[in-house]
Amino acid sequence: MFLELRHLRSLLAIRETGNLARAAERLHVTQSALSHQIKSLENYFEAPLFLRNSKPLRLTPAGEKLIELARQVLPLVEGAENDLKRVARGELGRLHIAIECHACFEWLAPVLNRYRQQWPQIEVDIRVGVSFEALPALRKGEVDLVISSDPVKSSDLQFAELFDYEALLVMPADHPLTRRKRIQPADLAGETLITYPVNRQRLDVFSRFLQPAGVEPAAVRQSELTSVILLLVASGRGVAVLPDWVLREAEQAGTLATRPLGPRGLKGTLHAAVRRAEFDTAYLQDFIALARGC
Amino acid sequence: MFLELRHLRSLLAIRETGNLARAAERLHVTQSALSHQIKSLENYFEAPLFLRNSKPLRLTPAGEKLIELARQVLPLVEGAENDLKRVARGELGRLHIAIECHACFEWLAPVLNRYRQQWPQIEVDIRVGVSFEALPALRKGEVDLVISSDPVKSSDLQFAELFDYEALLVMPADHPLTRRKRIQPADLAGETLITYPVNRQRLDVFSRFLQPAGVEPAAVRQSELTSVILLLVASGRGVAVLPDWVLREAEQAGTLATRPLGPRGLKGTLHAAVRRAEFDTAYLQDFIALARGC
DNA sequence: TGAGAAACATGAGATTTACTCAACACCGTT
DNA sequence: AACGGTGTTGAGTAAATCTCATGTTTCTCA
Repeated sequence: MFLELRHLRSLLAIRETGNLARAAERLHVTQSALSHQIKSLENYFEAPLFLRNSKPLRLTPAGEKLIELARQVLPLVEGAENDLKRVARGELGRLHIAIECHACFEWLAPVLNRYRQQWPQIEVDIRVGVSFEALPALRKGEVDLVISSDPVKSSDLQFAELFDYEALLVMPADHPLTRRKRIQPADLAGETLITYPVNRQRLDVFSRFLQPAGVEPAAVRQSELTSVILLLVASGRGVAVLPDWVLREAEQAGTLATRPLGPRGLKGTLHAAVRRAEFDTAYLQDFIALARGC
Repeated sequence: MFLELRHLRSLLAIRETGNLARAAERLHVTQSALSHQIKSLENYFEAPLFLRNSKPLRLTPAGEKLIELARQVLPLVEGAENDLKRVARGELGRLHIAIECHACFEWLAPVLNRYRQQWPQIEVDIRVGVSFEALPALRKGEVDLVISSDPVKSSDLQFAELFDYEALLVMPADHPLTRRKRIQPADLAGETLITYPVNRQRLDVFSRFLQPAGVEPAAVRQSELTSVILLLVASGRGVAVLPDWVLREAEQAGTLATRPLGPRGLKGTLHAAVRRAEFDTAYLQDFIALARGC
């Protein structure tokens, strides 16, 4: 392993100009440098690469082999270099997003549709975080952006606020609790609560509302899909607690009613986490801007 | 254009071992060297290639692009290097033969058939020299070996003797001239002479036999193919002068007779000319040996 | 055929590049 | 808090690759 791209570039220039002097000029080196270079190659391979007694300079079979290699390899290298420059300028990249909350998918999907139009060269993907820890995955480079509602201090990660949300109780429009302006934990003691199928710790309604008050709902039912949860609620099978962005359209239809939870509402702020080194990248910033504008 | 194969080899080693220290060991350099190398790459491309806070070391999209390049390029390079080593050892090569005399084809064809079995990796080809000068073509690398009957001194070409031959008059077995033991120029004055369609200067029968004696045959007829010439002679359309190797089999059939020309016979020696630098190559020497043994 | 031009080769010295060494910083363990 | 493992950094050194000056070869044209 001695051959370097420099050699291939020289060889190709010599081949194309048909003489050392012109090739040297093109490569911005002296003719002597090229001569030495070729000699060292011939030395290494123990075979002449050019027929010296011929004008224009002609290749031996060994030389032809190297030219062939150069013709295959150099365009690939140039292509890759261009790609890399574009990566550096943020025109090319990967945006694998991890979401930990199922409901986020509801606002993320339309945002990504618009995003894809603006950044067709960015490879976009979503991973719903059930089986893996989002922040470690971000550190390891498995994903490039994490949607999270609790930012943490970290030297290598950076969080950006997206928007505030409020978790609301959703129930049929004719449900008895619609008479209350605000819901108290005890109000849910007699209800069937429909949730996403994840650990209770990760559901605000338990960790921040029911558990502090020591209240347990009459029953808990689970469903993966937001639309199914809404359907179950609408048909009177139970109540659910969902973020407001999910409910805006559903409420307008008139079949469902929503109420805030607790005296000040169950509020939070969504954040996007990215690796600090990449924070300023154009295509990441643009995703964040789009997510905020929603 | 800054990237070198060295970088790709390093990157691949790092990727495969998952850490700088082990990669350095594999490449027989210090870990520090690798660190510097990567840093200079990241500097050049203005983009990080690795995520530092991860074990095993993980690539950024930019790094992935380079690894992809390495995976494409390095095998090609290695393949070419192997080929070149084989070219140097003479296991791989090209043998384009130029022949100036049509009749040479008769002995060359069977020689090449055997040769191809011994050297399947050598690309063999024959060019009958009508429209080009054989020795300049050899110097320029258009052909690799020239069959010639008159060796010349040259600093860059080397001639090797193959075998002696004698040009003989060939005629029908019942031709009046068969009564002569040897043929004199004047004997051909009344005959139709059948030759290959080339300049008279290049036909021994003219340049070395008839012209010195100032004799012109009654008629001259031309044919490309040795077998056609023999057919014409056998059917009494004329006589021909051909090298002995062509006539050995034909004579045995009994329909043709041959006689030497002039007091000492029209003799010569065939030579193989190659570029001096390649003279010692195994596959060329073996061709010469095969040609002699014929 | 021989003088001159053009083109490649060569050797020595300079420059640049890449490497090693040694000290340091960081992280995760124990 | 100390330690092992790992990557980073800066300075100094070694090696490679260049340039410059000159030599050699080849080709051209009178």
